Formats: sequence, structure tokens, C-alpha cells
Amino acid sequence: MFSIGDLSRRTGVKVPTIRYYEQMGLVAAPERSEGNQRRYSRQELERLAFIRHARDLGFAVEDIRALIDLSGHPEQPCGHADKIAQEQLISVREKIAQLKRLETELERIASCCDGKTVGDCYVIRALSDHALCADEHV
Amino acid sequence: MFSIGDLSRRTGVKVPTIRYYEQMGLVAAPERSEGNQRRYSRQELERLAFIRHARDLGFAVEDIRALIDLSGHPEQPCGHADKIAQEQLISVREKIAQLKRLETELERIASCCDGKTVGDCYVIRALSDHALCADEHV
DNA sequence: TCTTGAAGCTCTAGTGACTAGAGCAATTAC
DNA sequence: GTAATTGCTCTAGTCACTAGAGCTTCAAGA
Repeated sequence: MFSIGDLSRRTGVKVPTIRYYEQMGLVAAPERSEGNQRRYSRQELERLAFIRHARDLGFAVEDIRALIDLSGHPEQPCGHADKIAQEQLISVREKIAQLKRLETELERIASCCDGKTVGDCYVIRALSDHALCADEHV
Repeated sequence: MFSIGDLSRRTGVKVPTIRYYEQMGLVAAPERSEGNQRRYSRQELERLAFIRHARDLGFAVEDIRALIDLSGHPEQPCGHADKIAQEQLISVREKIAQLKRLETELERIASCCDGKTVGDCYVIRALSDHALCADEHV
């Protein structure tokens, strides 16, 4: 049996976050010691590692909940799990595209500034005047 | 003079968000009509456009507050504004790098799945077993 | 001038995914 | 046995908004 601190060290999930996941119903409430402390089995360790892994990949807690439900029904078709992963991939790609546009704009803003004072600082002027932008970035 | 709705249409900032910015002190409390409705000047329109622009570029509200303070002191050296923009650029680049790692991992996970049921779904297995990952992605 | 419907007002509470802190109790290592 | 560490619950805070209730004001047409 693992204490909550053991679990935290083994999965990299912080102790308060584990308790938070329990509150949210992502992990089940575990057994307790005589002194009311949480005691986890290996199975619970594995589930938390699963959650950690999915969070690292940017899945929302609701997606993870769905994936956990699915993994509890191994006989079902896996189209749903596939769909969740595909959607996550699309959303990650969209975020990358958006951030790249910002990167371009920021490079232009931050590198052109050769003003000595705020009065002729390109950063401030670029933010004040959208017309200075090379293209739309919304 | 502009009503809050006019301001919203012209800047693309939603009405409740404008009121929120006022509460946060990002924009000053404007004049009021006899019936207690907000009435904005062109200057206030421009400040809100500045804020919108900076938010679009991913600047945090605290950064924007600093940039606004700076733009009110045009005689000061602009190193600080430059620094804020540079840091924002670095942070955007870090986010892009992280998301690209996730993209690679998700591509692998979501494309390899040829299982018919959850029991042999690669998505679920990949999330359950970190050892299936090509490399670390934390 | 009256009416109606859109737009405005304040206030509270909710979102997601945690994080921080207070004030205790239990466990563990020496 | 005792001291340090770890654990417990509970409340409240983070960021940047967003939603809703219940009310008032404004602008345009009849």
C-alpha cells in the first residue's frame, strides 16, 4: 500500500492535486489507515499514472474521464477513444498555428525597437496602432 | 461619446469584459450619462484597442498594466517595454516547442490504433503505459 | 407622446485545473 | 520518547473572463 506522498513521488502528481482528482471523481476514494490517512493499491497508482500521462498530453479532465470509462469496458469498439485523441491532435495543431502567428508578430515588434525612450518605442507604438501590424492576428 | 456597446463593437472586446477591465483598473471608470450609463471618449476607445491588441498577442493583464503605465511616461527609457515584449516572445516560443512535442506524440498515438475494441486500442494502451512513448514529453 | 424592445446597470456565482494556507492529527526515524 | 515529516479537512485564491437574475434606461417607430 502507498501513502498519498508515495503516490505523488511515483507519478509526479502533487499531493493536493491527487486529493483534487478524488474530489472531482477522477480517482476513486481509496481505503484509509486507522488514523484516517489514504492508502492506495498498485491499481490506483496505475490509474493516476494514466491520468498524469493524459494531462501531460493536454487532454482535458472531461476527456480523461471518458477515456477511463472506456478503458473499463474493453469489449466496446474503440472509435470513441480514437475520436478523443484525434480531436486533441487537431486542437494542439490549431494552438501551434495560432502561437506561430503570435511569434512572427512579436519578433517584428520586439526586434524593431531602436528607440531610446518610451515616446518612440516601437513596442508601445505597435501595440497602440494595429495598422503597424503586418497582418491580422486574431 | 460612445456607449459601452459602441466600444465593444469597435474594439471586439465583449461588454462584460470591458466592465471587468474597469473593475481591475486596466481602464479608468468613464463618465456617466444622467441615467448612470457609461460614456466613453475617443481616448478611452484607443486605450481599450491597445489592451485588446496586447491580449491578442498573449500578454498577461499585469504586463499590459505595466505597458500602459510606461506609455503614460514617454520620456522614460523604453528598455522595460522591450523586456516585456522579449519575455513574451520567449514564452510563446517555449509553448510552441512544448506543443510540438505533444503533436508528435499524439500523431503516433492516434494514427497507430487499428484495434476494433477498447481492449486492444492503441490510444488507451499508450496512455496506460508510458513505456510505449517514443520519448519523454513532460 | 407613448410604447416596445434592445441595451444598459449591479451583484453574485461559476469556469478549469489547480494552488496556498491555517490549524490540527498521524506516522516514522532515530 | 520525541522530533520531524507527512497527512488531514476546510476555506479561499489564482487567471481572465463568462453567465444569469432582476432591474432601469435609452432610442426609434406609431
